[in-house]
Amino acid sequence: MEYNFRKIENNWQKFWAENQTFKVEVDVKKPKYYVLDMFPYPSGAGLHVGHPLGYIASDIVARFKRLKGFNVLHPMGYDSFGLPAEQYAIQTGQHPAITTEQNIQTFRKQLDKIGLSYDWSKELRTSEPNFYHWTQWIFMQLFNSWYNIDSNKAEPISTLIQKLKTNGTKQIKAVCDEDILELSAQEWNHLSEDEQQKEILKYRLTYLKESIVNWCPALGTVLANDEVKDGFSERGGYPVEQKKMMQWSMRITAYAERLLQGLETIDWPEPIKEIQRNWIGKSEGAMVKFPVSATFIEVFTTRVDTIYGATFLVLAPEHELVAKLTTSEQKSTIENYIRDTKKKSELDRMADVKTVSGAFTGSYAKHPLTGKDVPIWIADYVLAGYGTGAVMAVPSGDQRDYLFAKHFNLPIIPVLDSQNIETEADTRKEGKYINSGIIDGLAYKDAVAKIVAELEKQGLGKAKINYRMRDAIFGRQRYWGEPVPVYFDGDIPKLMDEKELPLLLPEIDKYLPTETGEPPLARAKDWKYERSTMPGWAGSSWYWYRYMDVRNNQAFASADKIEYWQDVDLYIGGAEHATGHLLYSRFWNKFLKDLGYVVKEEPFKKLINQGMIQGRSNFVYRLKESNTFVSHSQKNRYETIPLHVDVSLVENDVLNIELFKKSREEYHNANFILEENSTYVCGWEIEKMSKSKFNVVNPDDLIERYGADTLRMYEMFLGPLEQSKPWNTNGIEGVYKFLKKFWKLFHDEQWNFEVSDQEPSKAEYKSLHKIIKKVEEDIERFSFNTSVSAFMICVNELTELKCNKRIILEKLVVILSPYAPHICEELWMLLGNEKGSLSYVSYPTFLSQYLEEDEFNYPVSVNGKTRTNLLLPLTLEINEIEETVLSSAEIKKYLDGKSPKKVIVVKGRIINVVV
RNA sequence: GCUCAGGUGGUGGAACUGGUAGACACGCAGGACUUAAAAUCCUGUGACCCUUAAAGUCGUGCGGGUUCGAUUCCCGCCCUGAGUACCA
Repeated sequence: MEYNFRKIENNWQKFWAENQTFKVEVDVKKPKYYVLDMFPYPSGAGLHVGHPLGYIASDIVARFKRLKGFNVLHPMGYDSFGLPAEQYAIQTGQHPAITTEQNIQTFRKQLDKIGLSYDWSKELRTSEPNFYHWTQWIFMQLFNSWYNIDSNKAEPISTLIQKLKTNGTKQIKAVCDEDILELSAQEWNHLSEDEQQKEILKYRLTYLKESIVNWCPALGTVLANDEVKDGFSERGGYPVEQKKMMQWSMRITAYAERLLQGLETIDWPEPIKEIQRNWIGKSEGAMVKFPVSATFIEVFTTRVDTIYGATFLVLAPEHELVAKLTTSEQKSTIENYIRDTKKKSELDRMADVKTVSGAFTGSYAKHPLTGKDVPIWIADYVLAGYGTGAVMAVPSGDQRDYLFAKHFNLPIIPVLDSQNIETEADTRKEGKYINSGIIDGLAYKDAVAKIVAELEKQGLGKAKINYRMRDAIFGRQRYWGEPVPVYFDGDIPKLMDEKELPLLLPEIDKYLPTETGEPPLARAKDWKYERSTMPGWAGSSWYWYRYMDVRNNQAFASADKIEYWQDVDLYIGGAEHATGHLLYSRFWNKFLKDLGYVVKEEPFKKLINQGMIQGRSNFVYRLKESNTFVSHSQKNRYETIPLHVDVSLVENDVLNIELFKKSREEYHNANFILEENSTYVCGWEIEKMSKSKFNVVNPDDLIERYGADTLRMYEMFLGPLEQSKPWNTNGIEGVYKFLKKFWKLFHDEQWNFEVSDQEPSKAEYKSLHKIIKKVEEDIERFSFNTSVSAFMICVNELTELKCNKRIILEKLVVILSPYAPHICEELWMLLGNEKGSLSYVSYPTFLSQYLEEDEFNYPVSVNGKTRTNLLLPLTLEINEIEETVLSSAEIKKYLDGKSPKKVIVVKGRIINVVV
């Protein structure tokens, strides 16, 4: 049989599905390996050629690890709650569950054609009750926990209540709201039940609080910080405004330090770690209190050493003390300024960084160390949301303060003898302090310590670590999400009974918010629970555990399964989840670890971000006001208009003129100005893949034409996995030819399968062992593209040798099978092996003897380093050298001051000298 | 502005710890087979010099440095992409 990929691939895909070849169970005799893809949101558009990139890579690793004797968990599911299905429901009235189900069907069909080795018995969907049952359950655990700073972990809320009862708040160190009451045990015990509950709410890891949120009126919901980009919603691009609302939040800030430290222990791409570090935004500094009349203005600073240079204070316009501090003379100035600031949108404010603006309140604070009067200003460069919303301005040491001082003519005091502040602030920490009271003459480190000690002594400040990260908002005013398992007793939120989970999403008649602006759940009949639902990231923050034990009704996964599978060894997905999913998942994982439900501190040991696949659009050039099209190289001679042309009408940038004419009525009678070789060459450009640009390449079409094995190998061949690159189908023929060649090598003229039982020659063994070694090394470092090249070289070599030895094919099929599983299974069967056994044979080890005889592998020592295949430019007489190993001393000796030329050293011998 | 990633033929990309740069593939040119096409196979293909061959010269964004030797290491600059942005 000729290489009939259609027949081969259909048969094997059917076989794998019917026999559940890739179903996996706990097997303590084997080491485990967990390969996971970020599960997709099933959108209606279906897959384009960029989506399977990561799936193919993870599938290669999964298949490879199976061959290496690992028990491999490689599942797939759907993140099926989300906005698009709900927007569609609002427009059409179709229930989101139906839309979602249809989309999943399409998705699955497309995935199946690629021949991925998923264990589909473990498929999950976040929108299914038996899944969100456990999302709700985890929510309850968070609600029932508090973060104890002393033990540095989350603990059940009962331990907090015990402490309150016996000692009051005195010995409690918790990450909690700022407005907790300081109570003795006696005072606590005298509080009413409601008052106690209100107080406890301030400690819970998921809590209800009035807070400033990102409100998106167009979507009718609040958004998390990572869902807002430049003041607009990430999905849809609608404007977002700040609004005060009662909202569910997750106390992720309790884990800030652990989330930061954990990054050091995991094998993730450096850019992702960097994004998370920035997002967490740790800065070490000090809190300083500036007394003003009866109260204090508290500021956070990272440069407490420059405190003697603080010549004024600046508050954010929204700061709560502004009204109180404004004197009657300054009242109108301040009010005008606040009004102007409010008018400016987020975007204006960001664009307008250069303009210095601000207003004087008329009040003065006392400098905590000198006691001098310090004027208090307000300005919009100070943000209400960071630190305390107030800064001590040190114009000599901070550029923004410097500009502000220059603009409003405020004093600038240098604090270090090395400072140069002629034209700008000097932020360096070198030199000795001047004009600085108790730290005059000291250097940076000592100065910081001394200032902090002094401030602490006076009760006017202390060292403090500040994080930029905020608690995560956990409510959405939407329908298509997990219901929050909470009801209200008066205004006290209470958990429903765990035994009654899951709390099912109720049916409603319309998916819009109510006329009074209530969330859609307010439309549900007899709904006595919380009306907002959980955000999109709830289900995805723990789903990898559910795959371990997807049908468990007693727990999110059983303890022994978690004990066996532990964590994800390899996680592949896009970099766009850096501050969302990947951070929340780490947070929930740490929480579950604290409560003893899971065993690992970090959920994803190794992470790989596959690059984005961009589109490659093709263009034709139409002569102005005519129906004539000019080929690419000729277009500059004429006045032309570039038009997008469907990439399916173009091959290797050459337009198929016949198809083009047929593609549209208006092109029927088109004329063409061609290249010299009578072809029409199209122009091209890299753009986002989209329907309107006619550049979407569908994997189904490619599979139909070349087969899944070719698609798989070609996607890998395209370039390094992590690199973003434009899709270009031009090279796919090369991979297709490779597979045909491979097939042909082991078939005779009449396409009968034919192998020789002779012992392979040395050259044949060498070829084989080179590829075994190469592929193994490449997969370990995720360099799939070079492996594909190596396969091509191998088959070229074997073709040259006319090698159709059984022994070679047996090994080759195993090595190639992770990349091109269908063709390999077929050949494996033709070799007389049991059908389907290929997935579980063991990976061949390469025999080093055949490689060591490689002429290029003889080591030569130069400059103390061992080299192979040396090329040394030296002036030498051939007969002067007989050594097989050259030392640097010998080289120097032979050099003898003469100008160097080339000597080629192979096998440790000088084989060629260029004088 | 800051941080990170990257810059190699006509194209995608190789070169793993410094050791014959351009593997492999596409494209292109020429050839074989064929009535023809497809398919397949063979040869050539960084640039310059040159009638040809041999040889030579230049070549990994630009300028310098270390080294016997640099795409790789160091310093400075330019460009592209990503992230982030008044974070005190």
